[in-house]
Amino acid sequence: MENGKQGGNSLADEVLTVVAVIPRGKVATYGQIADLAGHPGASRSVGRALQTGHHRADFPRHRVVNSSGRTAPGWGAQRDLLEAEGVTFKENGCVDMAKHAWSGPSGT
DNA sequence: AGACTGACGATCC
DNA sequence: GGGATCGCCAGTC
Repeated sequence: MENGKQGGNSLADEVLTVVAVIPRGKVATYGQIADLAGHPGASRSVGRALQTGHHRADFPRHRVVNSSGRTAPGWGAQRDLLEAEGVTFKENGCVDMAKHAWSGPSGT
């Protein structure tokens, strides 16, 4: 059951899969990814999974922001990457979640 | 095996 | 609405 999409993957591995399905020009929160990954509440581990688990260079990890729409600290390039995809930022430096909040894999 | 840390979230002021 | 504090989960040392 459970088809062959997964197979005993750890949180980090599923997180990568979830983030990979985020459409361009959209952004998702760590909590949302954690939930989709099957680990609700593990938002903290999600961030670490992306930080330490940077496997692919084409991986859209810059589409992952916190609940405030804030980009990752110490990562100034994230904002530039999102703007390049059409994502707009506010003066306070937060992503316009009101327009770019990802609805999930079912809300494409 | 155990303890600390951390790219967060929610709640309180 | 913004800022600060506590709590939760899993990974890394």
